[in-house]
Amino acid sequence: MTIKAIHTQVRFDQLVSKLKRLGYRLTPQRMALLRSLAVENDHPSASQLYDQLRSQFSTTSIATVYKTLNLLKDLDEVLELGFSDDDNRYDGNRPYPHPHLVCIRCRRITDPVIDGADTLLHKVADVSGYEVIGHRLDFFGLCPVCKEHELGIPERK
Amino acid sequence: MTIKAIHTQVRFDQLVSKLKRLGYRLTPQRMALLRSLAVENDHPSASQLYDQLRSQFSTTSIATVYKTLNLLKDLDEVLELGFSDDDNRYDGNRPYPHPHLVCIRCRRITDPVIDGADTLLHKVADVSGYEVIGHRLDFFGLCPVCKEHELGIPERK
DNA sequence: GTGCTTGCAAACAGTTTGCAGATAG
DNA sequence: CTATCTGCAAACTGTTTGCAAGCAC
Repeated sequence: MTIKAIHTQVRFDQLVSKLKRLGYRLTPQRMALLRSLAVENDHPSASQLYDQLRSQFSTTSIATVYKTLNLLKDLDEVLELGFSDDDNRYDGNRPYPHPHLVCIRCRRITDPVIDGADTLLHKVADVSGYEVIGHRLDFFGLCPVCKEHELGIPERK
Repeated sequence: MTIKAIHTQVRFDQLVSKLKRLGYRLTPQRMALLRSLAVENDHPSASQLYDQLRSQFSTTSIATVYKTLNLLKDLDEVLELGFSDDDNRYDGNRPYPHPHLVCIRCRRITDPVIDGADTLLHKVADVSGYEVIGHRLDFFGLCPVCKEHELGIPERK
């Protein structure tokens, strides 16, 4: 079992316990969705989650996906990354504001390992007099794979 | 004439020259919209711009507003700030990525005067191997005025 | 006069909501 | 048993598009 698989299992268990503790019902659809969300390093869209769910429950609906995502959002267990010109994306692993890297070609979203965001945060609060409660730091560009493609190297799948 | 008013005039002239130079038609509706966009330190929504336009041209339509905004966006003369759960906002004065402060209570958007964003940008590029092309740095919180209100002064709806 | 622009209405896409029937606890 | 959850369809919202008429150049 890989480290990644262990992380997924731990996160899944966390989510299940929290819902159980708060008295929410653990329907099969919810369990499956929690499992998809617990997969590490992924930032799926609602419709990607819907597709995954539908492979197990052929009659499920996108409304169920959204209702569960909104529940988890309210419980601070999922971070929603809204995009006005694209599907929103969901992070079930780090449900607190943090920087994201968005590839404008393949739309993959990753979490860069950087510090310095908090420094900037405090600087903004100091300078502006705002009480800063949240933030959204997105960097757009070409991921290493797509950068190669743009240079003329043929696409690999 | 205030410094602010001078800035607005200069920016308005810039926009008009660019459209003229590129052969776009300077209709009265466009001129009025350019004037609204050139107002400094403002981040209006399409419908706010529409309201302003309608006070001069009672039969104008929101489609005209969007068409002109998209034209200016393509010419890199307007920065669009998309919000998945709210109207998009437009910055006609600094049409390049820069940090924003968003008040979650009154929805006012301002430009904080900070440095350090570029440092973070280069750090992200170095660490990730991405070719970073753009960014979006938003800080959410309570502006000084709304912070006071939250401290006990009753909210008005 | 030419063809870009406007203004209206309809289309569009992602998300949310209402409700009747199903089901977890 | 019963309150919550599901699944369907309709509603909703901000933005875009198609097209006929208007008007800048």
